[in-house]
Amino acid sequence: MAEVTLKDVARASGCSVATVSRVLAGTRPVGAETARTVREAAERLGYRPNHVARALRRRATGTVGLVLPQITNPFFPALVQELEHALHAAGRAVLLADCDDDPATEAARIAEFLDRQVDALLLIPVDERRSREAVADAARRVPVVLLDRGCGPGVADSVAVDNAAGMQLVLDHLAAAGRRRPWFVGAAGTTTTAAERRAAYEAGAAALDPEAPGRVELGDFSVAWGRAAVDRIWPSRPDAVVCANDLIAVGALQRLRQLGADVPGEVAVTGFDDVPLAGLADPALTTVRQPVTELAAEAARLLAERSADGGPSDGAGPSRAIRLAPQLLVRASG
Amino acid sequence: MAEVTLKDVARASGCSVATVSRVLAGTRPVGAETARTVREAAERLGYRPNHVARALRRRATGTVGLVLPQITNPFFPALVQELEHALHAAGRAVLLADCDDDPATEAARIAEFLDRQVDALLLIPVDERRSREAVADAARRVPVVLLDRGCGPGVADSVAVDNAAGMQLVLDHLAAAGRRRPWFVGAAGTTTTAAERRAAYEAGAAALDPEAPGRVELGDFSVAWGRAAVDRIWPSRPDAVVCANDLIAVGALQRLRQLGADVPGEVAVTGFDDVPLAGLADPALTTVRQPVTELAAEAARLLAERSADGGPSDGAGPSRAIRLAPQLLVRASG
DNA sequence: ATGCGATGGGAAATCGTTCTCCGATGTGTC
DNA sequence: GACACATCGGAGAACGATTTCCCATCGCAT
Repeated sequence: MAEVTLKDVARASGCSVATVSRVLAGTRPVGAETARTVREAAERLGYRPNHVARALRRRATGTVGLVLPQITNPFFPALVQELEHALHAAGRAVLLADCDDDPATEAARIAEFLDRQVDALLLIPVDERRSREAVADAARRVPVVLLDRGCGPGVADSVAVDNAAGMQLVLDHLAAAGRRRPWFVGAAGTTTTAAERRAAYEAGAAALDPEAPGRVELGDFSVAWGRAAVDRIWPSRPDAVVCANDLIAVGALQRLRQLGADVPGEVAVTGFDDVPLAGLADPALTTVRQPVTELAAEAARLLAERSADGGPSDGAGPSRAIRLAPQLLVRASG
Repeated sequence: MAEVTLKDVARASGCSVATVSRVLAGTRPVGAETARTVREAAERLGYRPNHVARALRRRATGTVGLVLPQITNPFFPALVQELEHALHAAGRAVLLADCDDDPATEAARIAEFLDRQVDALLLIPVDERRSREAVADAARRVPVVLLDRGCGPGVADSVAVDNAAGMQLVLDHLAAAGRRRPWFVGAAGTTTTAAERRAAYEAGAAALDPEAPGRVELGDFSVAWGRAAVDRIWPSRPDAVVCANDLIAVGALQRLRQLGADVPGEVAVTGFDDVPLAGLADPALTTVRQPVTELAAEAARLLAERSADGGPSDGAGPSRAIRLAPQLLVRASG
């Protein structure tokens, strides 16, 4: 019942630990007869390799650290699920850290994971600027892949949705629907998602109305802000409220209904991300779907490549920034 | 830049690895002067202890496996967040596994975590019966704490909300509001949450109407089922729809609105769990809040106790089942 | 017969800590 | 002054795997 070790299997099968290791790991050919004996003994004793000892010797834990801003952000659970599956399929276990949207905590958790000898890190940086130093440090030690949000150019490999393209999809759709007085409700933070979506709006909205790029309100990525923003912009009667993410859009939708506005007749509301909540809102939210599965798959692939290249960014080529195409989901809200 | 080890620090500070280990781990008193020198050298070289080697020697990884049915279930992210924080505060890292609501996958992930030498397991079992064997096996090897859902009596320590008390809160509230024709929309699965909530409804509903305990529809814990269930029960015009969780309730709410029902005037709708979605529904959902923070804290506490007692359930006393008091949140839906 | 390469197997070093012995040096007491 | 005793430090054995040497054996060609 205690721990069965290689030594036990060796004793039971009458050969050396070296041989047993070779048979079980298949690292070198071993005589057929011996192999059979060893495998039998291992089976009979219920031998299970000790990953800790293996990690110490191989200098690889088979473990990846996943550090994210806040698991309660409804966009993340689906991403975490896909990542967990993709990494598990690659034989790696996932250490999870939630850093409460705080860059200092984030830096601490990254450092802890490095101390725990993770083979690689998957990061969703809290902030583009304030996360950079910790991320860059980490990238010097192990392969790092940034997800969903960036962290300045060249710091590490990254995978994200093409936010600009997504926003353009929204604007094109609104234009085709004849909307001409959009407002943008975004986030003031310095995450790349906030910045990119806002920049794309400002760049693309002029096609609808020369003055549209100026009609921008910035708060944070929350339902509460969506509600509050509506109170500020509704007096100027927009015919579309373009939100930087679904949470904001849901808040906007709620407040507009309270104010008796007709959505989508009078005003369209759009979101971004396609969180589960979006399809449940009333009216269901027109939004931009992020390719979550592909995001996770690409991240896992990048990680595998970097790991194969033998460690940190120094060995392999320059860092790559992968952008995946978003998809517009037209629903009832606009 | 490579790895600084105890040996390096020993060399640099002119003493033995044993002494360095003692100074840094504080495991035995060491002369003040020596200690200073060692600490200085460690600092100067940027020494970081290798957790893998430590784990091998100490036979403890400082790691806890968290296995849950589906992270995308909206009740779990908040729980995961609290658990992660509580465990981190106790100096333990969290290995995460999502098992796609499949008992076989669950068993496999548990086994993998044991191979990885986790010190303990935190499990939200997929199913009361079909998870039992794997859970019981695991509990024989390391401390196990079951969360939110149970797995049969005596299998392992468990922490959950008092589902019966929660359901009774709902029924009392409905009774006080004069509702007399409730229907229950629950889940047919064999999770303890499904079973306990349903049993509590059947036990308590008779106080509202002798025939109420029979008015029960069972499906699964999903929005879609909530919608479908309304189509089946609306013809008999209940004045309250008691749902086994918030997802069902949100679906019910949606469908009732589509059918032109007046909520809460004509019919009340209640949920269970208080997921973020509940407060965002329209009308906002009356529901039972689970004490998520306390749940996580208790789980962490149990784990710490069991671990202190030195290993699996055999050493310490019988398994404990902790039930926390729920709280009724009366909102607009009933 | 000798040499040579291939093949299968074992002994032992190694990974970086922790921890158990042991020995050496005081310190206090009778 | 001697003996018990605490205190501090070092040497070295674990922990459980992997991996590098090295040796023995065998087949085969010279």
